[in-house]
Amino acid sequence: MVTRAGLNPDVVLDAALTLFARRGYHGTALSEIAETLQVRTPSLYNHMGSKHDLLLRIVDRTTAGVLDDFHRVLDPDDPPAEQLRRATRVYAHRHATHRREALVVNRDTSSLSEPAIGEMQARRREHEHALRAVIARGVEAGDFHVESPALASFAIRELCVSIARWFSDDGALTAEEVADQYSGFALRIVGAS
Amino acid sequence: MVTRAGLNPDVVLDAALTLFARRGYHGTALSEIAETLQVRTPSLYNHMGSKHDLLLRIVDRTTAGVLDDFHRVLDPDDPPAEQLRRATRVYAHRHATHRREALVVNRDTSSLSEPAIGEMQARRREHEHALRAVIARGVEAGDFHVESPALASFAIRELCVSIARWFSDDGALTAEEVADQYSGFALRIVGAS
DNA sequence: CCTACCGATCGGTAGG
DNA sequence: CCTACCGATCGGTAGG
Repeated sequence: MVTRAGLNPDVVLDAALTLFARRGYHGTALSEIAETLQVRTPSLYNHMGSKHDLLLRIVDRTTAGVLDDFHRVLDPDDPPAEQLRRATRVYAHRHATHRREALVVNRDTSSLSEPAIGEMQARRREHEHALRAVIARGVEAGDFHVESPALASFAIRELCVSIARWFSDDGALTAEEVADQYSGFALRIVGAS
Repeated sequence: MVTRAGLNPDVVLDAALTLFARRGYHGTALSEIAETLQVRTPSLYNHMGSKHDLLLRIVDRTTAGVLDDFHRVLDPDDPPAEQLRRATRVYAHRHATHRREALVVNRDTSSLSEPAIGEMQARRREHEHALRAVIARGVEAGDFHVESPALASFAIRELCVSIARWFSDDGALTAEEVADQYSGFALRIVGAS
C-alpha cells in the first residue's frame, strides 16, 4: 500500500536539502524543488517562507546540532585524550550521517543575509574554540604535542568536515567505523602518546 | 605614475576568480565582474568566451598545476616518509598561496558541463591515487601504520585543501610555515615513526 | 569600448 | 493545490 503523502514543511525542506547539497543554493531553482515534489512552484509557499528561509532552517538546525553533540559527549572529568576522541568522533560521525547538511552549511552559509550569517558563524566559532580549548589543555598536561592548538583545531575540524565529501552508505566502511578511524587520526595529529 | 591598464583576458580572469571564490560561480553575475573592472557587461566578451569558459580556465589551470607540482617534487628514490612529506608540503603550500583557485575548484567544479567536468575529476582522482600509492608503499615498507591507505589519502588531501578556508597572508604563519606544519600532520596521520 | 536589446528564467504574489 | 502574472535580472548578441 503506497502512502499518498501530502506536502508538508518537512518534505519541502528535505527536497531542498538534497538539491542544495547537489547544486548549491544559488544553483538550485525553486522550480526544481517543486518538480521533485510534483507540484507547481507557487504551491511550495504553503509550506515555506522563502528560499532564503529554507537555507536558514538547514544551517540553523545543523550548527545547533553540532554544539549540542559536543556538549553532550564532553565529560570534563575525562583526560584530554578521551575528550578529544569523543568530541571528534561525534563530529566525524555527524558528517557521515548528515552529509547533505554539512555540504550546504560549508558551501552556502555565506549566502545567508545578516543577522543570520553572523549568528551562524558565531556558532561555528564557538565549536572551534571549544575544541581548541581541549587541545590546549592536553598540551598543558603534557599529553599532546603541537606547536599551535589553533592550527591543530582547524586541521582536525576540517578533517572531519571533509568526510561529507566522499562518504557513502554503500562504501566499505560504516559511519561508526569512519568516525573511529578519524578520531584516531585526530589523536595522532596532536601527538597523543 | 598610475598605469592606465586596458582590459585583457588575464585581468578578466583574475576578477572572475576573486568573485567566484567569494560568492560562488552561480552566485556571481557577469555584471559584477564588469563592475569591478569598470566596464559594461558586453565589453567583457572581447576578452572571454563565456562565463562557463572562465570557470573552465580556472579549474583547468589549477588541477593541472596540482599534478605538475606532485610529479616535480616526487623522487622515487626517496623513502616513503620523505615522499609523503614533499608531496603534502607542496600541496598544502599551493592551498595557502592559491586560495581563490582552491575554493573555486572545490565548490564549483560540479557546475562545469561535460566533458570538462569528467576530465577535471579524472585529474583529481589521479592525484588522489598517486598519493595513496605513496602511503601504500610506506605501509608495505613498515614505515607507516594505517588500516586503510585510501582513507588516509582522503584525509590528508582534504586536510591540505582546507587551508584555503582559513589561511590569510596577514595571519601569524606564512604559507611555508603552514605547509611545514601540515606535512608534519600528514606524517603523524600515517603513523610515521 | 559602447547602447540597445534579446529570450529565458528567477523568486515571489494575486486571487481563487 | 492551481493558473496567471509580476518586476527584476540573468547570460549573451547585434551592430556600430
